[in-house]
Amino acid sequence: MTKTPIDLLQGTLDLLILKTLSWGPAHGYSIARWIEQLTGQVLQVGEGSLYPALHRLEERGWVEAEWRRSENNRRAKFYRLTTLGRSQLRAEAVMWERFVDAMAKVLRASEQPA
Amino acid sequence: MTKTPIDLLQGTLDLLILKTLSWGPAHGYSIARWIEQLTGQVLQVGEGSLYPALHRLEERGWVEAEWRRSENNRRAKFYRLTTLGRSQLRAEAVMWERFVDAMAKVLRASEQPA
DNA sequence: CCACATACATCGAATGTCGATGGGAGACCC
DNA sequence: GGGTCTCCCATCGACATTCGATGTATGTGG
Repeated sequence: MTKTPIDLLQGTLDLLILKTLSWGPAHGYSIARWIEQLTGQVLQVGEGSLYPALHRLEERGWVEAEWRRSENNRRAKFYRLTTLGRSQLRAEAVMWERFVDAMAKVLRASEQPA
Repeated sequence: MTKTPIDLLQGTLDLLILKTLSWGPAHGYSIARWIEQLTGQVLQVGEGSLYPALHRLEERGWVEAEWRRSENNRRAKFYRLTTLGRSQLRAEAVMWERFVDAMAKVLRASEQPA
């Protein structure tokens, strides 16, 4: 039994990609596969979201791209985290944690505030 | 020292509102205050987000509205969770948990998948 | 009577995701 | 050598939602 996938929340894809790239350079297709595999298909990355996101990150200087050959000998654009991208990753990870904490405070509250 | 606020992630406002209303009926203004207070101002609910969201929830039958007088004797629209809204709250809470779990799997992974 | 907090509402801009669609190129089989 | 499969890139329009600015009204307290 496979669990049904969940739509991405706007803004979280950048963080996912940056984190994935922190393990080393990768091309778009494999980034999407990794995320899906790691989450047991709970998160799915459509190509219509992936490539715009990649271009966005490149434009902002958080990743750099280079054409190479994939493991399967196909032409692929490999993305690599820049120094700027690394600090962006840290920043976004912190923001995500803070957001999750804040949500938890509301969701776990049993009574309304005074 | 107050921590800087964080922008809401698209789609989470509905859940926050539904949860807040599960404590009992409330008007828009107080919903926003409660969320901000509970999260220590980390989450802030702008009026330009709040009222469209409230109307959205009403249109979908998840909440019902009624004009009353507020604690300060001002006219205010009190919102109340419907039965449908209550199951929607449960559904969205589950989805949120699943999403957070999935994110954590990626963010806490130390190596790339096989 | 004036200032302030409460309380509602709408608008336009900006952003980002999704599904559909299209193409090209290596691998593999017959 | 032809067909098909998977890989890999890309773009488009539709759609939903948040945000900042702006506007109105009405009690309350100084």
